[in-house]
Amino acid sequence: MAADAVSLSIGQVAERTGLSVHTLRFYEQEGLFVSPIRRGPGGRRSYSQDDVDWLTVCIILRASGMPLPALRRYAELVREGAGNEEERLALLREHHGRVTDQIGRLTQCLDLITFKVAVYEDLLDQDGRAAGPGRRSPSRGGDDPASTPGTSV
Amino acid sequence: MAADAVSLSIGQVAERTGLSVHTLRFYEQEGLFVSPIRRGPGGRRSYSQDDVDWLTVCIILRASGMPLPALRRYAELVREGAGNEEERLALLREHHGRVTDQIGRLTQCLDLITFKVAVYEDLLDQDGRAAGPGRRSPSRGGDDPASTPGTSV
DNA sequence: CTAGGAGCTCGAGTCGACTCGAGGTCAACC
DNA sequence: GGTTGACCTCGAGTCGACTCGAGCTCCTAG
Repeated sequence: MAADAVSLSIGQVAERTGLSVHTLRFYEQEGLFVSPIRRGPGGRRSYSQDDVDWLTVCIILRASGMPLPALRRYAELVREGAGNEEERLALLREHHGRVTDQIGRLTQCLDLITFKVAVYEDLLDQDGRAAGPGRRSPSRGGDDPASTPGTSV
Repeated sequence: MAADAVSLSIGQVAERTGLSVHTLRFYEQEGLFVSPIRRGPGGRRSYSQDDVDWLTVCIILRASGMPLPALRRYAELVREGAGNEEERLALLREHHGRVTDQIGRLTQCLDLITFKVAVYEDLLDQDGRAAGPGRRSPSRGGDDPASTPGTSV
């Protein structure tokens, strides 16, 4: 309704997406855009608001680890128009699964890290309390005190 | 208490860590181990249980995105022995922050993906209900129906 | 009229983290 | 005594995703 056919230069798009102009050209050549980027006088790229919106989606998908080939495929499907929604859905669902898994994995890792941080905090806490500034507890074998918790990993 | 000084070959370690023998040698040369790997007859590597435990930690830190240089630094600190616990803690805390951020970011991304999946599910659901197997809704401009939700991102 | 700034193309370079291959040693088995 | 099979070293190759640079075209301002 509003926004009368904005036309942005590559520099402006770079500025508002946070991508570099290099990356924008690179993405174009990788076929990540749904519609070909129009060219203004002198062959300069001229982006529409739709292009920027699409880029925003791309950025989010990339940030969640979707590889460029998948992104390209998704762009292709959208470009082809209606009729392939199942495939788009499948692609998105697969990515959804991956991201969910990744969050799960990271959360598990975080547990270990949190545990180790706690161990070191305790250790330093005791140290600071028992003796002045100095070192202590040679431990058994030069290993780190915050080794794996009893519960497996 | 138990486990009388196990000594594992590189192949065995590869098997139980899931890393390749190539990667194990590579990690060693990158200085990721706390103590130098001992060599058996014929110059063959012989890993202790401690080495494997340490590797397990490394794998988790790597899986959560810690770069090799940071891992090397951590190994160095542990190798140096007691006295640098503050630095180890700082390193772990920093990584903890990164992982937390990453999980946050992924969770946000997941929201968009979930939204898009829902849009396509609805769309296909309606389609299947309204017409038989066939295509519909040319939408405005060849764009995808699941564009960004009203709420920013 | 020239200097600066934004764009353009095309090809090459970088970075992190592996991954592979060639060529060699050694012990065990048939 | 020949053939596996697991191991060794060292250097090179790969992959994904940018990132950079050289050399060029425009346009605008001083």
